[in-house]
Amino acid sequence: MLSKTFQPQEVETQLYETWENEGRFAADPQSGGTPFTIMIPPPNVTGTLHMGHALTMTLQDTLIRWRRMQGRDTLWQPGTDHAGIATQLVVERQLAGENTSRKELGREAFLERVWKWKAESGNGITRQLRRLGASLDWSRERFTMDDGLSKAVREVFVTLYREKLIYRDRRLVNWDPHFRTAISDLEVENKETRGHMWHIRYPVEGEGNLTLTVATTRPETMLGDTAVAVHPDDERYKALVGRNIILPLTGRRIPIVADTYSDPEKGTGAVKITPAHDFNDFEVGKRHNLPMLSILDEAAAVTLEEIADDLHTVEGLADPAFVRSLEGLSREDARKAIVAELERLEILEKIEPHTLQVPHAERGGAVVEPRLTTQWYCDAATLAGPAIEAVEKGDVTFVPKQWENTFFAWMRNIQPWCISRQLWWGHRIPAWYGPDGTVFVGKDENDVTAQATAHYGKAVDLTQDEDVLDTWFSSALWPFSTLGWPDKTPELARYYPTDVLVTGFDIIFFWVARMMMMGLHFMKKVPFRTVFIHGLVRDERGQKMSKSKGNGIDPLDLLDKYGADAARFTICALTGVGRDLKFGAKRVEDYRAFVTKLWNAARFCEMNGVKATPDFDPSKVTSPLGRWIIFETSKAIDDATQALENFRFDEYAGTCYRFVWNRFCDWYLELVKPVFSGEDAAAAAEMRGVTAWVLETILRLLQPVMPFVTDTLWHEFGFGAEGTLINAAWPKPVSVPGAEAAISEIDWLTRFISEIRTVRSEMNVPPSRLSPVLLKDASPVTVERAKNWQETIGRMARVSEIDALTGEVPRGSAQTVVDEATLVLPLADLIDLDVERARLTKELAKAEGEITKTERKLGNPDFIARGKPDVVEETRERLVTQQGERDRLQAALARLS
RNA sequence: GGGCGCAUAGCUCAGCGGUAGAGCACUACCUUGACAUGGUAGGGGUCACAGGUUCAAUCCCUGUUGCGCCCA
Repeated sequence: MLSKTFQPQEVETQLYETWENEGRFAADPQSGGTPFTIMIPPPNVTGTLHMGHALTMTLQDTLIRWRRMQGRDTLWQPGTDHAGIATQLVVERQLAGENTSRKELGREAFLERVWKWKAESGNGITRQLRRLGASLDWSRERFTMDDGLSKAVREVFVTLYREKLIYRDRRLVNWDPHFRTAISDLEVENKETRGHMWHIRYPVEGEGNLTLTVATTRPETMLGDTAVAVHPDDERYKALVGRNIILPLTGRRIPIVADTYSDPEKGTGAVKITPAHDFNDFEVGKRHNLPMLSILDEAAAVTLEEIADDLHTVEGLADPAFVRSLEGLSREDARKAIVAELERLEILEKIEPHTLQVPHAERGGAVVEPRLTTQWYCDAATLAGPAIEAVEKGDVTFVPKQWENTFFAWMRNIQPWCISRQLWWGHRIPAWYGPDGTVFVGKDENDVTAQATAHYGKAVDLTQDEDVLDTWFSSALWPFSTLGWPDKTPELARYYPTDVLVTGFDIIFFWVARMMMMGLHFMKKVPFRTVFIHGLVRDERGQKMSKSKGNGIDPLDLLDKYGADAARFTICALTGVGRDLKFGAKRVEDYRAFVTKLWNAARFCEMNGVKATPDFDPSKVTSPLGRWIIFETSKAIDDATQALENFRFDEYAGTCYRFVWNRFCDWYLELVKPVFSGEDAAAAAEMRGVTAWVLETILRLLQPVMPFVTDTLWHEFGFGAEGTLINAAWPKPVSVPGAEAAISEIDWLTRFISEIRTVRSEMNVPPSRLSPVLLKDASPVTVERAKNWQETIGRMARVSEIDALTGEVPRGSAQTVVDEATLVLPLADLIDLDVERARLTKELAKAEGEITKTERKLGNPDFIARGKPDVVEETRERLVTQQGERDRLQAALARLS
């Protein structure tokens, strides 16, 4: 017997273990099924499950479970990425707690510590994914720092280096002064910040008091100025081009150059150029061969190393002692000191409030400092070409399609990808340097030693590059590195290209685009055919969930409180196309009611002797009720299947919800009750078979989204052993002979019952009071149907008896219209004639309103002439129906007075 | 500044050229033998605004306004 309520916590853990232990998540390369593959977006190994994970993983699991039931050989590839900075940070914090540090430990010992941490606490998220019910093939779990994946990284690096698609370059890079590493431009977040615009007078050399006023938001960078730029067409400054400025503070002589970068409309039209600390200035500097002087070190503190030799004393303008006092100051302190000094020198013309975009590191939030360093770059523009083409040709499709534009816009303007990071945790760059700095790139030390020996003609000492690769570099290889590449494995042949990639739009650039570049370059095939982009999870008010706002929901709390099925179903129900999800615990609570409803419906079935009926054939059913529900079930199967094919998770959930609640529970189970409790054993037996078949189908339909409660019911009813629903076949619609007549009959019945209920409710007839129903002007078919369903109608509409009306309508009756018939409820003592008159008048007015609209339409000759014939015909029929109803309501009203 | 998206019932959202829908919330009634995490019935919308196309526009086009996001 099923318990009174479903207790998720009593079944979830154990059922999940059963699935996993029995290998039900495992792909089977030997099987005959067509593969269906999804690569998990590998979560950070440091991560914990958040709502974003819950969303994306639920959708992926729903797809995988559905395709698995369709007989596909499904591979949902699990794993985590090593999360360079994040992981290093976690372990460094531990070390700080032990009063030691990464530097103190040394590289090797530090890495041992990281691996130890990973082994002990790095699997949090994979445990949490199990709680969610995610049917990942854990036997194939991978980690981006595994030997295999590391081998793939080296292979890719070496190959791209040989193809000149990876190279070293000295240029400006986004530098995180907190973590003291380069980061990619994607990891930089520009934040609008209120700051100031300082206007500083720069004296022109040899022109007495003539000055050029430059405006800057970062006065401290003037230490590194190497030019002042004006627009070549700017009449004000034409004569000054080629002359020099004596730079305040340092007294350095710098040229005035003409460059279109300077905007005559902006500020004074003269702009200071600091090539080593600004991306635009860097370009100007390259065009004019300007020196590039770095004045901030790796911690973004002032360093004078590159300008110390060029400090001059200029009366009232420059004092080397002041500049030297800046050494080691932070950007912020240096700014304060410099502004004060400029003020003292009276060359600060004015300070205006100014809003500007300040680059911040996405992780950690430090203000990013553009810095001139040598880094490894990947030629993304070249790799992007085939990826762009693949989307243009339709080899890869985005769902929803508009994301393709976002993809194109970024890919067509892609910048070189800085792939080196000044960290220890990650894939160490397979490059070694000879004594003279010559670079040797190879898969291992033997490889580069041979290269170096050949190069130098003798054995030399080599030093490996200290840096590691961007974590995304290894993630980009995920779709093939996890399948064994560069080895030619059967898995690689079978599961690549994968089928669907599911992720949020924020990851398109970081990951999707890069997987496409690497996949196409190394596998010559796209890594996936469809990219499904879902929205972001927001809170109930539509705010982005964030730790700082404290408005986040912990998915584990939801799972604890409402069960995985309710949480998963809620996620599906809220996942429309291209829309964010406004998510709150209340929504999950609401949808938990659906789980309960299913549970209770199943309990009812169980109580009425419904159980697995293996030899049941739905196409042999003869009763109208049976045929009708089989037809409705088939429709639900069609709709659910189509919804999933189109990634319409909301429609899939909605179809199941409506079918189970509004068809199966509200009508079918109510209509079948008299059969179960009736005398006709044969009829009851048939309906038990029908009910079992429908329930079984419901469980199959819902398995992908609610795997726990469905399997629990599945084995309880004997449809299969515990844990086997996951492998049951996805249902197929059944064609029902005689369905049309059955549908028409049940449709009539539901309208008949609803009409009586409405009248009774509006006339305030107490439920305890049964009423006879007399049929006026009813066709023989209607009378027969009413007689056939008398017991059901009696039960559901509180009707005592049904008869054709003979003679006059009794005084004090309530009346309503169903098709050709007028239903008369003689309840003389209960009917308030005024209320009934008001009610009928309102109904009549409504009917007349409809008629007016329809008549207006049909009165338009253009509509008759140019409208679609079937629409015109349908409208004509509608008018007839509406007029009939109006006539009958009028007659009913007339009988009252 | 460039691009994208959204605007439909109190709230969250479907719909999409041809009779405006759901869930929640609300109101009334109902502890009837699966279910009060429930049942039955009901109220509630000039589909943001202004033009245009069309026999017909919530739906297509243009513009406006408001909100959100991405890029610079």
